This record gives sequence, structure tokens and C-alpha cells, in this order.
Amino acid sequence: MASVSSQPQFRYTQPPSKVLHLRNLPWECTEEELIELGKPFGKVVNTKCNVGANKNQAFIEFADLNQAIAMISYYASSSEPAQVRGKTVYLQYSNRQEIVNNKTTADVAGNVLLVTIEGSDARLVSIDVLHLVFSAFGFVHKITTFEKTAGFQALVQFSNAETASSAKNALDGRCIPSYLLPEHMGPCTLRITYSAHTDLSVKFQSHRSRDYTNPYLPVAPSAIDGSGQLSVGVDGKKLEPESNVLLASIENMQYAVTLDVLHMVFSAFGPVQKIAMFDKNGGVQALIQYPDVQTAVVAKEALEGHCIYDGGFCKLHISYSRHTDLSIKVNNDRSRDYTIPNTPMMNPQPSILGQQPASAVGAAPQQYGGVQYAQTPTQPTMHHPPPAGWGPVPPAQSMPMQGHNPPPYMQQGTVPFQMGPGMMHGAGHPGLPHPPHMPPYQSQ
DNA sequence: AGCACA
Repeated sequence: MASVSSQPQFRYTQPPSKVLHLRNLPWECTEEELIELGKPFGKVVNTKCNVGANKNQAFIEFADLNQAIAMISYYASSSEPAQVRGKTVYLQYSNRQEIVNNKTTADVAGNVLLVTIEGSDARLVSIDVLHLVFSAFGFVHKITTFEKTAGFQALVQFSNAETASSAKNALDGRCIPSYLLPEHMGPCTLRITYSAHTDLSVKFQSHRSRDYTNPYLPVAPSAIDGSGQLSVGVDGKKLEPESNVLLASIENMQYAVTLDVLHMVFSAFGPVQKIAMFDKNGGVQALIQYPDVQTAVVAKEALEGHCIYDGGFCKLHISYSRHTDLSIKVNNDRSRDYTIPNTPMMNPQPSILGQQPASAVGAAPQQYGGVQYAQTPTQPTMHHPPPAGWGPVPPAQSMPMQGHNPPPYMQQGTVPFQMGPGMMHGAGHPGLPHPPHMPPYQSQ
């Protein structure tokens, strides 16, 4: 009747739907319990439990609208309320006509993981740390993070369900290794389910979202500072996401700084895996890759602001790169992969300088004197994967070098920096022009 | 006790 439809309705009534919305359920109510509840009234074709902030809501979908109406009608006039485990359950028609993302989405493997980071400091976990953690299992295409009632969450997109499930199996319920987290942070536990997403939409590189397949995606202005590095200020504190790859720029470069010089300087802190040099903004920059974040942190703190040569020449400015694994296409005078054994090096040269700790870059810069360098174009002692004794640790520095162990969930061969060339997947986009002064591996 | 993954 037309006159009825225009009448005001009760505030909380809904038009009928095959889908019923249930609330006040006991926590972690099961699908079986929902089916038990609905079965007397018809065929339950789908359910969704643990809905809402308190996980105490659910949906039941009947095969037929009349079955849903029968259930609502029954309990509307019954003296006994609907109950699950003795707890009164409130029913109404859902405002949707079908359950979307039915319960199987949490169980069917997909290429995108929904990650909930638990812990009082969960929101301090940077997207870069998440990237590092998940990259151990395969190329991570994209990450988005967001705050939900469930807490701080991230969606992590892999190439396929296989790599996603290996990450899920290894990481679900595990804590992020503390050395990847800012100091004084409590434990952060990862809870992982599959997302129904297959391809995340990332518009900007920012502190909340990243697309690692598209190096030329614009960076959100809010996420960068003057040096072009991400610096997310949480409670006003500057948080530079740490990385195992350092970006070094060289100021006042009166003398040539070669790959070998950089290798020698940075090797004092740990095995240098890869170096890539390139020109940017009229200067020289280099990416230096260590096997782990911790070594990079130590090197950065020791070297930042120091000069390679006496007299204030070749001053190093070091920040963390967002890369975790450089893709070295060819070993030459600007790029080198030291992890590949038996790779013929160009210009093999005798070693110089021995094991001078690089903390002495400032203290004993004459070791790297320009003249000496010019006369003996350098080749550090290491041609191959770093030997066990890759050099003394600068004694004056406090260097927790014990941390070369992989985090507990990482198995040999799956650590991020041993990932194959897929890591820098975006580098080879055929249709994308490389910006000037930007080598193909350089994402920003 | 009031609707699902940004």
C-alpha cells in the first residue's frame, strides 16, 4: 500500500533482507552456532562471524527472503529470545541484500594479506619495516596501512598466493624482531589473514602506502623532507625508517671518490654486499647495501658528516634508502655486486689500506689521501663474499655487531637481501622513461 | 547493543 510506505518507520527497523544482522553474540561465535540458530527457519547459505569492533556481531544469509522473515517474525513474538551459548542475541534485517566477502575470504589464499599489528606501539611500526619483514618471502608489490577499529593494519600485496601464504605461515602470530623497531618499543605481534583484495590501489608513495612496482609514482608531499627522504613525524619525533641500504651523497668532492673507496670506507662496519653509484643533482650519490639494517645503522651513525679526505673534502651525507636489495646489472666502475663469487672485476688491483676502521674517516683521513688514491687506484682486499674477518670494528664505537643472525622466522635463503632480481621489479618498466641522472635501479 | 577491509 502506498500510504504505508510513506509512513515513518520505527527508528531501527530495516526493510526485509535475506541477510540478518546479529549482535550481542558471545565472542568468537562460530559459523556452526550461527547455522544452528538459523536452521529451524530455512537454509542458511552463508554466514559471517566476528564482525565489528568487538567481534560480537555476525550475519546470516538465508536462501530465501521468506526464511529470514520467518526467523525475525518468530523471535519478534517469542517469549524466549534468540540465544547462543545462553546469551541473548539481537536480530534484525541487515541493510545489505547479501553477505559479501563470505567467510571463505579469510581462509582462501590470495596474493594480498591483511596484517594486524598488535601491541601498544603498533602504530609506530613503519611501512619500511613491514616491507623489510615481508620481502623475505618474495617481491612485495604494494603495501597500504590504515587505522581501523581492529587497530593498526596493513594490506601487503605479493605476486601470487604462494608467496603470500608462505609469508602468512611464517609470520602469523610472530613478533617483529625488536632490532627492526625503534628503541623502547614494546613487542609488536603480527596477525595475518588473507584479504579479498587482489590489487591494491596506491596513488602516492607516502608513509601510509607504497607501490614498489612503480618507482615513478609521485611521492606525497607530506611524506618527504628536504633531503627527499621519508621522515614521518609521530608525536613530533622524527622517525627515519631504517634500512639495510644507505644512500650516501658526497659533498665538496674535490677528489674522485670511486666505488672502491666507498667499498673500503663502508666495509669497516660489516660486509658490503652491493654498491651503486650515480649522478644526481649535479653530485655523486651512492647506494650501499649491507646484509642487515643494524650494520647500516652503525655505519650511518659513524660516517654521517665525516669527510673521506683531509681538509673537508668529500663530505659524506648519509640517509637510509628505501631499497632493501639493489639490482646490480653489471659490475663496472659505478656498480658492483660483491655477493656474486667469481665475477670478473674490472681493473683488478692490489689492495691498499688494509683494515683501517672507517670510524677513522674523520680521525685519520690521511689514510684516504687523494694523492695516494690517485697513484694507486684502489681495490679493496675483498673480491668475493666477505670473509669472516672482514675487518675490525671501530673500537670506540658502541657497535652491537652480534646481530647478524636473521630474525627467528627467517630461514636461510629467504632473507630479503638474498632475494633475486625480482626485488627491483619496477626498474625495468619498458614504457617508462628514466628521468635524467637516474639509473634504472633508482626508484625516486 | 546497531552493519563487514583502508
